[in-house]
Amino acid sequence: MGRPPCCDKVGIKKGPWTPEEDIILVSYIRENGPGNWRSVPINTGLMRCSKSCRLRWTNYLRPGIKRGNFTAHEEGIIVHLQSVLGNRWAAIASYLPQRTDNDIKNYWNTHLKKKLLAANSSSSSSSISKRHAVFADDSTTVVSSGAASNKPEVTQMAIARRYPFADCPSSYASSVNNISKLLDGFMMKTTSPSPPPPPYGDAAYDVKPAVEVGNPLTSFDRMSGTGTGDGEMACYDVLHPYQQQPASSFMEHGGYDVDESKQLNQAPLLSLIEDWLFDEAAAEQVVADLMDMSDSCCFVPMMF
DNA sequence: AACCTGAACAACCGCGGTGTT
DNA sequence: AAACACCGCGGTTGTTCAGGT
Repeated sequence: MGRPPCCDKVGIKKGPWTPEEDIILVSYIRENGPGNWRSVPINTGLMRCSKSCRLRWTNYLRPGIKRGNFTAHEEGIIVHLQSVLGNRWAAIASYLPQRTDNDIKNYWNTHLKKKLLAANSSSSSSSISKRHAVFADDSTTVVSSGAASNKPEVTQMAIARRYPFADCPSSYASSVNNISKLLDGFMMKTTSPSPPPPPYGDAAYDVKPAVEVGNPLTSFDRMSGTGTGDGEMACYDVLHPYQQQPASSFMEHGGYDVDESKQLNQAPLLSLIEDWLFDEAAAEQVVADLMDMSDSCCFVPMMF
């Protein structure tokens, strides 16, 4: 009757992942690909439940994740999509391919919600475009609390303190960065026995907008001020050796398993949303267009 | 210097939908 | 068809650290 249990709850380790565990998990997924999470702790010997393995991979270890420092553009997208979709973080994350739903959710709860409250309390207007102006008031990276964003130099100093590894804004990422050193060359040495996983989470994968699917690492705004030319992703060039492969390599190995026709349909969808985000006058028309696309496209906000 | 408070974020928990037997 | 487990999502909690007192 039914499947066997996914994992024995007894002896399951909890809490932060160690670099060693990350190495084991990344190595296993490199060999076997993501998915079939039930088998991961069994085959790797990790004392983690399958759920924890999936979460660790999806939210932290998988390639293509951009961490820290949300840009004003990203904030604008999140704010607007949240207003449209509600707290459907996975759906929102589908429009920010480099961000995880968990990241967006955390960012919303710790930054944006407060900003919105502050903005709403200081303004009687509830206009979307007005709210948007709060978040997209400049083109630079928005990094911290509303108060801090008013003093970017102070904010940067605070970040420098919190994230001594300049290109890796997470202190934990710093430790994971050490993993990358251990893994240095690991991915490249192999002959790609299995295609690299998609740059997105497994969830709702078939509804991803597939922005710049040929090179997900170039999607949206680059982080500024790293001096690498590739912004923050430089950190992940090391952390996620998948990313060292050119985009063409991804596609040669099966790409991201995104139906080509969906890609063709999804790109204009994102353009519409971007138009909507930054063109108040077009907002109503864009919403109508989105609705029109609902029959032929993947993902459409339905909560109007 | 020690303690307190709040911010930030990683990870866990519980639930619902879906797939498998 | 029913029972059960898997998977993914959203809410919540726990931990760490910086800044203030």
